[in-house]
Amino acid sequence: MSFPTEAAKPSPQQRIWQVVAMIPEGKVSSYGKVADYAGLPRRARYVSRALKQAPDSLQLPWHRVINAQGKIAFASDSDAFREQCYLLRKEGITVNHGRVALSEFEWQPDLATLVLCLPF
DNA sequence: GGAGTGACTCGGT
DNA sequence: CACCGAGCCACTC
Repeated sequence: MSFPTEAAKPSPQQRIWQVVAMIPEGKVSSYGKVADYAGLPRRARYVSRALKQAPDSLQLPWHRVINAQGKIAFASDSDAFREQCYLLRKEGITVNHGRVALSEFEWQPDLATLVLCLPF
């Protein structure tokens, strides 16, 4: 078949998923940054929504997305919090008191990567 | 169409 | 570092 012409432009939600999917193992990003990369400035809350709604089948590295302060967004006594902690540490990311050192682990994509990988 | 709600962010105290 | 308040924006009643 040829190129899927009907797959014109991905929805904002799909763009968010795409950005999250390209966060490399061992790195993290914030809701706000993901929104920016997806071409949706000031939509950090929309990113959280998109992640919550993302089907498991996509196997998104949702745990690599934390808030702008480097902290895990879930309540520290929740199962989700523990799960995210576990997944991050498994990738070699240091998590202390629910917090990750962004200076050390924040994903810093180069412009070329974004331009080449994000069709918009 | 107004009010409430978030896996948010930023600046001030 | 913690707590607050205001701003933000999509979504649901």
